Amino acid sequence: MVVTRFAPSPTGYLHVGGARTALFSWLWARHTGGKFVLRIEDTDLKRNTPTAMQQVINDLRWLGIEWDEGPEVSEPNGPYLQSQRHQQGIYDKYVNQLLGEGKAYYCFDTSEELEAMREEATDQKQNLTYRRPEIFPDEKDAAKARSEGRPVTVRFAVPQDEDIIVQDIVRGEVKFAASEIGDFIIKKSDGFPTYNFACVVDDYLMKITHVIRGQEHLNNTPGQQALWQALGFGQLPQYVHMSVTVSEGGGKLSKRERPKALRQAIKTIENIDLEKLAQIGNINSEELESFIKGKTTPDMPVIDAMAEYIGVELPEINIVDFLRSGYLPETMVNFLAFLGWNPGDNREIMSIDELVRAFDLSRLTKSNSLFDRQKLIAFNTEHIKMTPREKLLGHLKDYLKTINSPVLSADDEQLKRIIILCEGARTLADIERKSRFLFLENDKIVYDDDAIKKVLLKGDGLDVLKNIQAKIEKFVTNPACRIDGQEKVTAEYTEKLLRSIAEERKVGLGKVAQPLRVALCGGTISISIFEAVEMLGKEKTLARIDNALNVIPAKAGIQKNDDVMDSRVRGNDKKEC
RNA sequence: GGCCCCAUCGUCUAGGUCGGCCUAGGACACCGGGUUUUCAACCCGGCAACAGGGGUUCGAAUCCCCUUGGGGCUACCA
Repeated sequence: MVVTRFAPSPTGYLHVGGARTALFSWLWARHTGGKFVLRIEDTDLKRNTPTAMQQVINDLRWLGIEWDEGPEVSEPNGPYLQSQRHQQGIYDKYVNQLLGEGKAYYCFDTSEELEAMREEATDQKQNLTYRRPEIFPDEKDAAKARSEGRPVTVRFAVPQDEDIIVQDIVRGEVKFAASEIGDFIIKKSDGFPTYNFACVVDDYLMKITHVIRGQEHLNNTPGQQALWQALGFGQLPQYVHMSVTVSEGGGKLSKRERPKALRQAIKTIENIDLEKLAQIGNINSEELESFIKGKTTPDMPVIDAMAEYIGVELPEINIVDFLRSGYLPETMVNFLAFLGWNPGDNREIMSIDELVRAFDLSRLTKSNSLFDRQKLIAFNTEHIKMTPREKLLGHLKDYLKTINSPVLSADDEQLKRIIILCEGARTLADIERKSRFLFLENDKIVYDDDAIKKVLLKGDGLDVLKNIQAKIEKFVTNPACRIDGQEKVTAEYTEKLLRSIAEERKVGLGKVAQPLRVALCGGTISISIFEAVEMLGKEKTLARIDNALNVIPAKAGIQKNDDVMDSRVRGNDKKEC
């Protein structure tokens, strides 16, 4: 049976690269009817944060990647946290085995000494391959070193008799000269195993059949393979080294891109209030300065807070970033799957079930792929289109909650109506943006300067608005002015009204609809303006028109010419009714 | 620097294992045009690639070598 695993180091949120690794492993397990294991590689005390594991777990679940074995699920070969496994002595057992068999040895070098060796090797245009001692130090030597306060580590003596050939499913045979692979540390001076060791032991104990990971691990593989054999673990797992995902700027897509983008943004802003910025990020000014100089990087929440404050959009890298930007989990899964894989026919937009059915390791791509955000948006547009309305409603509610939108006050019926009106939306953020004005208080409407200039001030937008206002007021007070005897200002009525005004004025509907749109929502982008009037109701509609009429010309310093306008509008009223 | 991986339209890729079916297919982006109350969406049309050089062969995108370019790794990180 196929057993795959995802083994993240919990250093922060799940990012795109990690999610793709997890997805490919998961898809292969599901495709073959095998098992998918989640293992947490928290052997580096300095880097792991206590909340990170939960974040990774949440993000995997949002994507719909469920594990058969691992934290919070089922632990037949547990525990699944390497820190806990270490405490149980699992790794030491194997380290001692190697030590006893003379396949590993103690080392007492300080990091300064190591650094010096490395420099020497570089001078000779070589990589550091640790010089193995003729006679391995024994327990007594180790005890002595410890008492002297020297660091004690254990290195694996990599067999030097023959080259190591890695059989890789995507790359075929990859040959490494044994002499290139130096003896590497398997047990750190703090007693913890290194990644290269813990990974081998756990893959064996957890019966992993397919090690699917990024190409950045290819160079670790010969060492791990040698270790596997030295430990007598038998049949090697299948290795699958996926191509790397690169970002638009070139280079591996990295979570460092967000702080980098923020740093650049801060530098471009003139007269920026650094004190205030530090305060927003809840860090001191030295920390901020150090960050701007590129020396240090604060935590993600600090980055996010500062970015929001200066109003800069950071590139999405973490899976939660995509949730916040209004992408569907199905979109992410589909898109991530196509980063280094394709089904071989011309299909691109695929459901998760279709992906599971079609996925095959033999179709992994060798070359690196670029994370193309434009294509992601196109995928999202398609997925929004094909997602059943009920399900989309659920996704929309999740989204509204995560961004804490005013649209949260809408009921399901209203949300469904909005979804229908937003057909063709590219993201859930589009839907929110086009409808949030419906749920804001009248005085919370923010008028967009460009929209005001272009739509209301440039032509006779204000005049049109007065025209509309007068009609709706008549409608409210005089039943005779209603079209087809309707009592409510419905979408149908509004449409008829606006069309009649456009016809009268001999202009396109746009010249009439746009001024009203700006008055009601503050900008030029919204759901259908006819529907907006109905959903808003006549009081709010009239109040907002009134507000626009009063506030905007004053704000723009424009002289109002009420008398002329009013008489003209009133004079025409009867006829128009 | 050393080691390793990769190389088809701007981007993701199909084709490469079985060399002729490829005057290289699809998608995104882009450029025209249409539809339209805004933004989208939608419809029609278009542009666009086998990195370069050597081989092997009747024949190469496909096999081999070199060059160039891109990427990864080079830790008591994972």
